[in-house]
Amino acid sequence: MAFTYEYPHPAVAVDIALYTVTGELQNLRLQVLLIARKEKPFRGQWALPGGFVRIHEDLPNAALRELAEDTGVRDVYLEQVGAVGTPDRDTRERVITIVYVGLVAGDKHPATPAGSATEVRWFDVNAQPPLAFDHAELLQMGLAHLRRRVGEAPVCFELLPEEFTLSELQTLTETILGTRLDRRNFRRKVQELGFLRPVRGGRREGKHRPAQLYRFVPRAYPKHAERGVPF
Amino acid sequence: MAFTYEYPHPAVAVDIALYTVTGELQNLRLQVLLIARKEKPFRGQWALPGGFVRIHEDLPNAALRELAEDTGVRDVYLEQVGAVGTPDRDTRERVITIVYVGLVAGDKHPATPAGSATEVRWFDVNAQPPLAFDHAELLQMGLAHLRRRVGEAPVCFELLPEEFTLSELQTLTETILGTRLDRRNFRRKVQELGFLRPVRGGRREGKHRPAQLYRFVPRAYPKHAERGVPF
DNA sequence: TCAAAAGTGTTCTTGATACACCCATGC
DNA sequence: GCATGGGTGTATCAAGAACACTTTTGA
Repeated sequence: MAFTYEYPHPAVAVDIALYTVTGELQNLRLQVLLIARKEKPFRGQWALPGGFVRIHEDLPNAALRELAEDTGVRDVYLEQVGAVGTPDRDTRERVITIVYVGLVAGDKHPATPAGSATEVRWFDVNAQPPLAFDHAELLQMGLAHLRRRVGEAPVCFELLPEEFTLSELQTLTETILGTRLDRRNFRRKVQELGFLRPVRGGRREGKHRPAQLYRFVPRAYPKHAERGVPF
Repeated sequence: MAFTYEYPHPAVAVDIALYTVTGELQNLRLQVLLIARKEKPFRGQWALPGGFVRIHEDLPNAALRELAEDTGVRDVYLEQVGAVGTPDRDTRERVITIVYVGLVAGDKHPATPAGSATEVRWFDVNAQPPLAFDHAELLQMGLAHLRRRVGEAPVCFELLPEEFTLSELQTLTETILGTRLDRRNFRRKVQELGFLRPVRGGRREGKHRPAQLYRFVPRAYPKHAERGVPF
């Protein structure tokens, strides 16, 4: 089957920079989900999951679908970062891509290769392999967007179990931002946001003093109504 | 001539929300440049200037070209706002559009209809006609982007003559933001930004007390290196 | 002398930062 | 009893918001 047009059309793709945080609590690492490409060009190279937008499909849905097809990861919250359309960024034909970014708990969303991927892996953002196309740039755009959002309101709903301690939330945030934060300031700020409710009697037992457990209460506070609560 | 693909391709367009400020100093109005459409669909209706991206053309260039073709306005600074691709937003075929926003002095950039426009006019943002497609939404996106940027650094290089008074800059900024600003706070803030240099001996004569004239000195100050100076 | 816009400082509040000690528990 | 992480309050600073009077000019 073929599709003809009176004038040439670019292809439109979505690419998804999906981030997670993994590792021991004392050694968390920010990682991004990459796929090994099954097809030319750049066959075998690592790239962002993504692919072409279907003709009757909304952009956000295309991003979700492509992510799911390539990696098996579904039901995630994505935000649009922007469009990139440098003419020669793809060697096959003109491809304009819309970049989306997301943040998930890797263990809640196990990744298995499919679609245009022969392999799927989480890579430390500081230790990326060479990437296909201009995906290194796209990834930087995504990371900048993510950090901006998490900096505004350091509440990462996706990444924690239902009940978590403030220290867990803090180290997580620090990992995403790539900076250390003052503990007291962090706790004050995050409590003022009003999204947390302490769990009565809930304490996390550890080798040492137990910590209070909290839950997210994603109420729509005026401050954040504008952009919604990030991730 | 026809162009054939193995799978269907959406069309990709750019739409430009170009704003200006006009009127008497005591009655400035924020306006947006609209065109009357020459072709179906929505023939005769008002719409944002814009059109399809050429196959070997970068997105920013497409935006500049389409703006120039439809309205005659060229050499403006545009920023990307984002991509919109709701499947049925265009009745002809699937069209994904990338929205750009800009801010110019209307009198430096006279607009004359051409290309896909039979007419070009500046409309008050508070008194828009019904718009074709989803352009009312696109326009809102553009306006929000513009206001965010001008709020960060209220320095509108484009809109003023080479020499201008602080009051002029302020009323201009107020018009764009749609709010009133405190005069003393405004003057302090804008002077701290470091982009202004007083003109020695330059005074604007009026019916009343003459005002000091300033010029923009768009030096790259660290605070604004990140996003550049807005407009 | 009056009308109209230009010009100017200080106070207050808020949010961000920096910083140090005691507490509860497991070992 | 000590090592480990949990928990807390205050002082400082910077940025933003609120606010009123004097100055200069033309009419």
